[in-house]
This record gives sequence, C-alpha cells and structure tokens, in this order.
Amino acid sequence: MQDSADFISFFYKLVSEAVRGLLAGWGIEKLADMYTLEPASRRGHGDLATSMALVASGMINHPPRQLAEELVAAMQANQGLKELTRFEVAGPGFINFFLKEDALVGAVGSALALGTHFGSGDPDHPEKILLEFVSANPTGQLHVGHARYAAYGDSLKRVLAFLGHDVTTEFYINDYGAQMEIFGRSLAARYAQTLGLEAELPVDGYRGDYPRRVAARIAGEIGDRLRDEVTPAPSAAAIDFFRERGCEIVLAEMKAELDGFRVDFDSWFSEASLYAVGAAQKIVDKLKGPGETETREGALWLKTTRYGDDKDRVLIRKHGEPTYFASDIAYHFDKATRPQHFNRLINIWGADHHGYVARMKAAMQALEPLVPENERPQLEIIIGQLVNVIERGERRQMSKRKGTMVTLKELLTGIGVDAARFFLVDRSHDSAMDLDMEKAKLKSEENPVYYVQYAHARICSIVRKAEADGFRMINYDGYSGLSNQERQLIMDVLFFPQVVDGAGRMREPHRLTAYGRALAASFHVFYHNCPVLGAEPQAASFRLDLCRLVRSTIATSLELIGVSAPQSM
RNA sequence: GCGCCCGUAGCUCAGUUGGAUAGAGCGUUGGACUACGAAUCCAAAGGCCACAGGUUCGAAUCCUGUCGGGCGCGCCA
Repeated sequence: MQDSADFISFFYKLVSEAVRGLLAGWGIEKLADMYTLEPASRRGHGDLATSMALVASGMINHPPRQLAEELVAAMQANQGLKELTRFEVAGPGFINFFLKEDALVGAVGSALALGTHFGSGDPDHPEKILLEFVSANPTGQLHVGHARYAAYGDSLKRVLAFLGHDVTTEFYINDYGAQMEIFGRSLAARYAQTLGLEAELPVDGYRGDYPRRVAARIAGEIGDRLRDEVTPAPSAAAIDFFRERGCEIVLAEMKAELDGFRVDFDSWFSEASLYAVGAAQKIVDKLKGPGETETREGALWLKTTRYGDDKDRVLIRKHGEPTYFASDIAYHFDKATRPQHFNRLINIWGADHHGYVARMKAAMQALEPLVPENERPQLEIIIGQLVNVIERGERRQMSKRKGTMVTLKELLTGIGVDAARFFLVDRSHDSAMDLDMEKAKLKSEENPVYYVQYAHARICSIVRKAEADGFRMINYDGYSGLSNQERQLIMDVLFFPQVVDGAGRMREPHRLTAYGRALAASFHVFYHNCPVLGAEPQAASFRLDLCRLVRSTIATSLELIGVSAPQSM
C-alpha cells in the first residue's frame, strides 16, 4: 500500500494529488498542501473529514457545496484513493471519507510492520537543535518548578528526536555571581557551627536544612582543617572553597535526582567557565566594534532598543563588572558558534523570566555580524508557566533561600516517577499549575497514568494468553464486519503519527498524555465489546494484531514522556 | 501604568492551529465480573466556554474593549 509513510499521511497525499489540478485551475493550488484532514467528529460523518471546499469557497467566492461536488469528482478519478474510501458531501460543504474495510485492515498491518518506528519521523529538513532547560542555580535542591520544566523539556527532547531531529540537551549552570558567593558564605557559617564555633549566617544567607546538610558533609570530608579560616568571618579563600565544593556536591545531587526522574542531559555548561576565559568581556569588546554599544552614566549599554526591546540594557556596570546579561550573551554566542553548528537554539524559561526574552533576542541580532551568515542559529524561547504549591487551601511561597519549597525529591518519594511525570506533562506548559501535595499523594493512585498503563498491561496479558494457548495466526486479508468499537480503535491508533508530529511542531508534549488516555479509553471499550482470542479465526488474528499495534503505540507514547509501560501491574 | 500568560461542568484540566450537536478524569447517582486482567466498562446528572462587541458560511479558538487572577517591568540572577 505505502512504503514508510503512515496511512493518514499517505491518504493525505493521495487527496492532494487528486485535487491539485482542480485547485490550480482556480488559482489556489497551495490549498492542496495545507488543507486539514481530521478524524470525523461523530458517527455518520464517516472516518475522516476535510473542510477543503469550505476554505476554497472563501478563497474564490464560489458556493462551497458545489466546490465540494467538483472536488469529490476529482477524488473519484484517482484510482488509488477510490480503492480506499467512498465520499460524501455533507452539511455546509464538508467532504466525508468512509474508509473501506480492507483499507483499514491493511493499514493496521502496515503500521504494525513499522514496529517501534510507527509515528517516528524522517523530516524533509531535519534540524540540529540545542535544547536548554532547568538550568538551576547550584545553591539548593531542585523544586517542583524545576521538575515541571525537566519533565516538559525532556519530553520535548524525546519527541523531537523521535521525529528525526538531532537534539542535544544542556543544563546551564549558574555557578557565578552574587548568589554563589552568598551560598559559599552560608556554608562557611554552617561549617563553623558544626565545629561548635560561633558564626552567623549572612543577612541574605541560605536558611533551611539543606545547606546545613551540605556543610556537615563537607565537615566530614575536611574535619576541622578550615577552623581558623571561618571565624570570626570567613576568609576569601574559605568562601571560594565552600562555594566550589558546595557547588560540586549540589550538582552531583541534582544529577542523581534528575537521573531518578529519567532526565538525562547531554551537556552541563558552567557559567563560571565563561568567566575563566574572560568570555563576557570578550563578547562585549566585539559588540563595541559595530557600534552596538554606548557609554552612559558611567556604564556600558547594549542598544537593544534598535532590535525591538523597550529599553537599552547594561553590559558593564559602573564599577566595571559585567552583568548577568553580558555573560548570557557570551553563553549564547558560544552556543551559536560551536563546532556542531546548531541551527536552532531552544531555551525553556520560567514565566518569571519572560521579561528577559526581548533583550536576549535583541542581543542575538546584535551578534549576527559575528557569526557567518549560513551558520546563524535561530533562537526560540519557550516560556513555561509556574507551579503554585497549595497547602491547606493556601498558596505557599516557594523560596530557596528560606528553604520552603517542595522539592523534586519530595515529589518522587511522594507519588513516584511515572505519576509525577504524567501529571506534570499533562497540563499545557502555557498554563500555571496548582499543586496540592496532600491531594497529589492521596490522588496518586487514581492518576490517569495508571489508566493508560493498565491498557498496556491488559494487552500484554492477552498476548501472553495467546502464546500460552498456542494460538495460530492466520491471514486476515479480506477480513470484514468491523464493529464500531474496533473501527474507532483502528482510527485512533492510526492517528498517532499526526499526534506526535503536532506535539513536536507545536512544542506541546501534553498532547501525548491526552492521546494516551484517549487511545487507552478506546481500547478498553473495544475490549469490553470485542472478544479477541474467542472470536472466529480471522477476526481473532486481526484483532490480536490490532492489540499488538495498540500496545506498541501506547508504549511509545509513554516512552516519549518518560513514563514506563509495565507488562503487568 | 505598560508587557506576557490565563479565565471552559462542583474540582483539576483537554479541546487537533476557525469546523458539524462542547470533552475527559475526579466527585455525585444507578447498573455490569462462572469472561482475553473490574486499576475496566455502561448509563444518568452537571455548561450564557468570565462579560460585551466585531470579523464570516461557521468562533471556546482570531480582533477590540471591560472585569478577574498569575508573572514580569534592576547597573539582581
């Protein structure tokens, strides 16, 4: 029937071919490649539907139903298409497709033959993508906000890679600057206290249990060797030591936790490493050349308003230190000029950083002359909304410095990886999310992830039984008499490639959780209405293959969001 | 004040880039296992898609305005 393409894409192209000439005659040929083909919304409307005639009607000002009739005539002239379906014009001018049974039966077999590649892509223009997310300060534990971005970013990576793009993930370590300094001082103070010395946390110091534990661990490593360096006030060398050692310990723990959350970064990039080579100063000097900067009020500014920002931004402060913005430009310049030649840089930022987008994009434009024209990557910034923690009906302020946030660790021990990832990815990243830990723990057993996993386990059970019973598959070409439930299940599973494609293109992995739920529901309904192994031999063979396809599709859709697909539960 | 995001069933949220009669889970009510797994299924109830205009064959979806909520608007990171 088709080679590597999935059935729906194949069908789409057949329709395109059939109507292209007609559309070209009307001067709207482009519609052949941008019309919509969707699952019919309800029974009686067939299996697939297109609003092509309605859209064409708006473009050339002809009555839609008449256009629909002409389009159908063109489709009927396409022999391949005619073998797959019959047509009907309905309502204001929809064209409904009623797929023939052998087309559906054949499509299941073809999809199954693709194995785990069903739904995977081979894009016309594969991209080399550097995807950056989480990027937390190494001054404490990862919290549920980070968990949300980790789940989202990692799922997006899996989806884009599945679609055939070359994706590298990166964690940018903000291990430089005032926050790190305060963290080092906080650890020094806690260290002194573990030795029984009098020491006070800095005013803005990191409170809570976590820095205390890190300090205790360092004390275990070095004993009282730095006793004289930390009191009455820590020496510069002591601060450096605690900052660096603390950073190492925190990062190691973050890696371990992310690993437990099934999030694996290809690269960890240190901000401090940029300073070690003077990268911020260097990039600022390069920007001075083409007149992108200006000195004002004793500071050096980047004229970002030239590129749509609402005000210019400081690169070098009055007292000579580069701003975070300057080092971020150095970082982005680095990303733009790596030997891999990424053609797309995707950053996932929290909503609290959205005000930063305009200046970063402006900076990228200012950098353009410094990067060869055919090597300039496109910068794409995705803003993820925040997670609100609800406690006893009230919002709880999350503060790392006060040590009052709900941690990723808490989430994992409370509700587990599968439930947590499913829950976090299930909502659009564009909507703020309320998380009530008490309810989340109570509700973890009714998390929809189990509904989807159960469908998978159930199918595994059927397949196991088939093997145990020595079930023999027979050829089911020509099988007919599809029930409504199996027809629905077939259509749902055949649409998987379009769902993955949309999830990748729109950067919306949450479409996969919705899809997984819908496919599982469709399967459960099928299961209750259509015996598999008990059916007559041809039906049994077909249904068993359908089950296998659904099983592997559920497994893939879960895999793409980092959730396991158990064989039994 | 300005900018971005959001407002859909009692609660938590989807809604395939503008499609046909608005969807799911939880909760409520009532049903289905001597059956390939009841972590399931079936049925009922529940809606002025915040509000008001506009665009068109058609709007939860796009535009304008209003109201309400979140987040920003540093020579912090």
